[in-house]
Amino acid sequence: MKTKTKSDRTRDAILAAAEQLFAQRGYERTTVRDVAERAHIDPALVIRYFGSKDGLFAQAATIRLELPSAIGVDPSGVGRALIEHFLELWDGPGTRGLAVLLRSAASNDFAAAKIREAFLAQVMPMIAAVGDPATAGRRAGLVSSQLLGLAMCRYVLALPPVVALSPEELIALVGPTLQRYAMGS
Amino acid sequence: MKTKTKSDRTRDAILAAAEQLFAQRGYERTTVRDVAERAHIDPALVIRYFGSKDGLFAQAATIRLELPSAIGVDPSGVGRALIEHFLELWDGPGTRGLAVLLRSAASNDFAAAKIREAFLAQVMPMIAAVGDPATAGRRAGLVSSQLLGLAMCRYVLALPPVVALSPEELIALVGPTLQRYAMGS
DNA sequence: GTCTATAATTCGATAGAC
DNA sequence: GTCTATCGAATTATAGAC
Repeated sequence: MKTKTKSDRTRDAILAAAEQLFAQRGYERTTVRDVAERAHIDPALVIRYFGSKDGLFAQAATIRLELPSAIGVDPSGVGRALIEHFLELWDGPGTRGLAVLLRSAASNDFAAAKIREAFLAQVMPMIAAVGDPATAGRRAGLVSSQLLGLAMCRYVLALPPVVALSPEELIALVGPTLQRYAMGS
Repeated sequence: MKTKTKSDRTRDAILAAAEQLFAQRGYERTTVRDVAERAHIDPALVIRYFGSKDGLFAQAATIRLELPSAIGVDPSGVGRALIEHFLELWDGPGTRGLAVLLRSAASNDFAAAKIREAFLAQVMPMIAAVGDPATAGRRAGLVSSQLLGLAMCRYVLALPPVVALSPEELIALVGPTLQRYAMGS
């Protein structure tokens, strides 16, 4: 069944507008009225469909890192695979989930918890597969620090020299760092 | 002259309270009323002394990276020097300026600009001193991405495995990364 | 210098007509 | 299913008494 009711379309429009605004301004500076205006509907509908602003944020802030399967990863290429995957996820169109969270994590406990959960739950298994599982936590933490720092500088702060780097340059520069972190020095 | 007028003491109390709250909750979630309450004075005084909430933030968000002089830096130890300096600045008491900015940068243009300015103006010269000045921009950008990512994970998100790392471990693990970035691969 | 009182907005959320 | 109208709370900022 591909029948989309009018209700579904309205709901999708609200969600799309919310993702854009949350990713652009963060949680606090995005108002229900802003979302409604961008979705070309009434503010009351936002509450009707999602219950509250928090409920809307919870739906918009789903994060899918979509890490490649940990099974059969080539240990010697894990660093390159990580940076390539994240650049595709970020520079490419589509998922804005991580931007939504990163913009709000500093002042929203829910967003911060989501990031913690996403990285520890999704990066950890992959890291554990290429080394001693006992040290996977610290290795995943270091990988996360470099990836999140890159995301902050490139997409949130827009640090000019970091924005200027091409994907190929980033793979060559940051890949070895992630490789070292992932393998444990 | 060390004479502190009552006005000076009130102003200092407001500023201290503001630094704590901005560093803890970020710009949006800190209200003038909260600051006044913590400083044990009236909300109107905050406006009287700093003109506006924005004016107060501008004063509280001064960032002093206090990087060691670029003159005479040992190129082989620049990575270690960088991470040691930042850990001291963060883990130690005192300056909370970077936390203030990091908490607000994602949703406050002023804070984001301050971080860009601070890192490019203060990290760049030091990096330029240990390599080709023509590539100092990209090298400083990479250094900033790792340092800011570490700060985000350790102090803002409180990612458990990153918080658990001791200063000595961080120096051993992140130092080589900064060294490689600083020297240009 | 400090506070009381309040203006002027803006926000999230609700009730109910259509 | 959508909108009009509005409530109640919270915010920044100001005016003026003490």
